[in-house]
Amino acid sequence: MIILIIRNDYSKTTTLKVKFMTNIKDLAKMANVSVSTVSRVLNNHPYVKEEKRLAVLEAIKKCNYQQNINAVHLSKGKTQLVGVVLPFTDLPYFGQLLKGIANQALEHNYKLIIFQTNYIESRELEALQMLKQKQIDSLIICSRTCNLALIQEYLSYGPIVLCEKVEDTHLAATFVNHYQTFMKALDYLYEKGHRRIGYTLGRKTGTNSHERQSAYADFIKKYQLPNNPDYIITGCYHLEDGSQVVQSIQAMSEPPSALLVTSDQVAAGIVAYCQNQQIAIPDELALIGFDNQPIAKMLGITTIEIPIEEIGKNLFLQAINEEISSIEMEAKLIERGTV
Amino acid sequence: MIILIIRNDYSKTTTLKVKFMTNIKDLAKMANVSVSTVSRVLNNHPYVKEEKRLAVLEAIKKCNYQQNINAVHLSKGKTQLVGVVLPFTDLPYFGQLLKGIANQALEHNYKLIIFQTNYIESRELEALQMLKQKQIDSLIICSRTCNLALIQEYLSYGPIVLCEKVEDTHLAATFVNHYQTFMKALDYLYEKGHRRIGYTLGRKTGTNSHERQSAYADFIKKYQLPNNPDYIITGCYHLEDGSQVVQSIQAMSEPPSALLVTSDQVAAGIVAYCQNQQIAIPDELALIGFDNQPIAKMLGITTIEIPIEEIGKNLFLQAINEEISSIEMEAKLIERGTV
DNA sequence: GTAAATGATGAAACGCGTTTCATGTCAAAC
DNA sequence: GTTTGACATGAAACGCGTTTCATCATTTAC
Repeated sequence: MIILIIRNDYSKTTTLKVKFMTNIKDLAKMANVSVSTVSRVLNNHPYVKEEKRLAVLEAIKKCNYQQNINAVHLSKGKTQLVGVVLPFTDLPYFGQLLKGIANQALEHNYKLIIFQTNYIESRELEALQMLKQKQIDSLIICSRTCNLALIQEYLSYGPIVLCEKVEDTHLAATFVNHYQTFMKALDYLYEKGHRRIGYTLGRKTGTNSHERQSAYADFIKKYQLPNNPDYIITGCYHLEDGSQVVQSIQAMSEPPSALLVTSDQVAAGIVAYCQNQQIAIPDELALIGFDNQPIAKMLGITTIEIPIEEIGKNLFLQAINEEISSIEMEAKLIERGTV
Repeated sequence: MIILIIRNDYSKTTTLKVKFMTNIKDLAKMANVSVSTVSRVLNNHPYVKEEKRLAVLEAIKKCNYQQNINAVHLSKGKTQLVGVVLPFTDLPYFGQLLKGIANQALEHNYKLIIFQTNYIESRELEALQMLKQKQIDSLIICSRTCNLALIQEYLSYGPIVLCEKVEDTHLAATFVNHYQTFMKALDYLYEKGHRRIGYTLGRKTGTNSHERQSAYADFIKKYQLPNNPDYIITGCYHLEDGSQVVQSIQAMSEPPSALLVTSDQVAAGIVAYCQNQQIAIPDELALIGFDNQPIAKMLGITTIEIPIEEIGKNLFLQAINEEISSIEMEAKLIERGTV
């Protein structure tokens, strides 16, 4: 790493900053109108005579006027800023979700503030705090750690949107019914003859994980399958985690014959590692991934398609909407070669 | 998609918002001190008697006071907000870069505003505009479309940091010397016996691409290799683009025997497609990827490691630093099985 | 031809902290 | 005993737009 310090001239700049930035008061004087009129021009209010409007516009151009947006924010009590809480920015799932959100934000002239939490609760708190402080108009929580009751306390400060199924609350949400989806996938594996089925999760906690766990519990009860706690493998987020998963099931006396993997990234990691280890897929190990990411298509992984970008879009729209709604999105099984 | 409108009660909330939010004036009255003193307490200024400090703190607690951060911003002329311009949030490269930036932002108590540009110039303009409007204190441009001269015009409004080699300017930057890196990789392929070497790029324009192109030009001149424009394949960003790449070189009468692929994602796509098509790697086609992403490790792709997170870290630090510096990061060839 | 609606415009209040400046107190210094 | 510096505190200015309200000028309506 070569560091080259070219110069240090912001100090000068700082001094220069003291120079007068023109404000609407100056403009008013220049255009010979009141500040109200200048404000009207800036906000395209209709009640301004063309003559004066032009005078103001000229003044604006003449002195290269730039609205101090912070004053606008203070005055309006709005910032056109939406907060997005998400644990990691480098997981494809969240990257895509963010993309969906960002595209809508752009369209509606909002900007996003990112809170990368790493699932640390205090960072979520910070985001809620910013809502209370009016730095953001609303908040999208893509995945949460703190508890719902706490979130509800902040609801009076602005819309909060979640990405999970919430019941009996005043929270907006867009989500996938993970219970149902998981059950469908499990049934599919059962039909295909699998009786020893395991699954991987990101974290153990979180609504989505709980739903999946309860689907699994109901599933093994339904078919009277043995409950093997080893079959639940947590902490699986990345491609690299795939090899761990395989190693851990290889160590079992009765390894699962099929795995429901809640991330295509991890599923891909598993596929790659199995290829390496000469483990035949699907014969020795069947797989269903999640998200239908490009990598799943590329590797021919059977997966559950989640309309991630669409979810992101909805999340954003809910964030700027007064109406509190709950949107359930469909997930779809994409049959490919790993089952 | 099932949409369920639970309720529409923000209207009420909006009315409620009219209720008095306590401000420092109220606090001052309650604590029987001046607003200055309240402000001092809030900002941990030392010159406040313990007695009054406690009185203020009590008032704060009593009425659940929350600072209006927009007023603070207006007053201070700073927002503790750094803008991040990047073309896509769903490419792993930018996801990792963002992660590096975000981690530092957190540590230094800054928040990030994301500008996803899709390489549309007007969106970069917006970011620059926000710097001018003081909505952000500084700006990190991870990849740019607009020209340098324009950026320089905005330099007086706050630090702007780039992620590319810039010469003779007052811009801070952290970058990889892509000319040198590319040349090293080309030389490596040459040593391994390759004479027909192609390469893929994201976009054709951009400093990094230009540097690579000029390295390539110098390379073929140095070894007197034929210049085949078909060997330059652009528009390669995603995993899925890998198959296209292979198809296009298959269509050539004299296909390259080696490819320098400026993204591990694309390299992975190529590897997968080749496996599918029974094209032997590296015998029929050698590959060097870029970034050393997990997927490259997983698939055993020879690649050039770029310290992306580290770059992100530096970018952020430069963004909040007065000093204008230029940091060149090292890239490193990681030999694996695709050459 | 007059009443009512619509168009235009400015003064002033409002949103809310921060910071400077003037003033005052008290203890240490000489 | 007086000077000096550190500690404390409040008034007022400052940062800067938006919005309400009162007022006046025109039109339109009947």
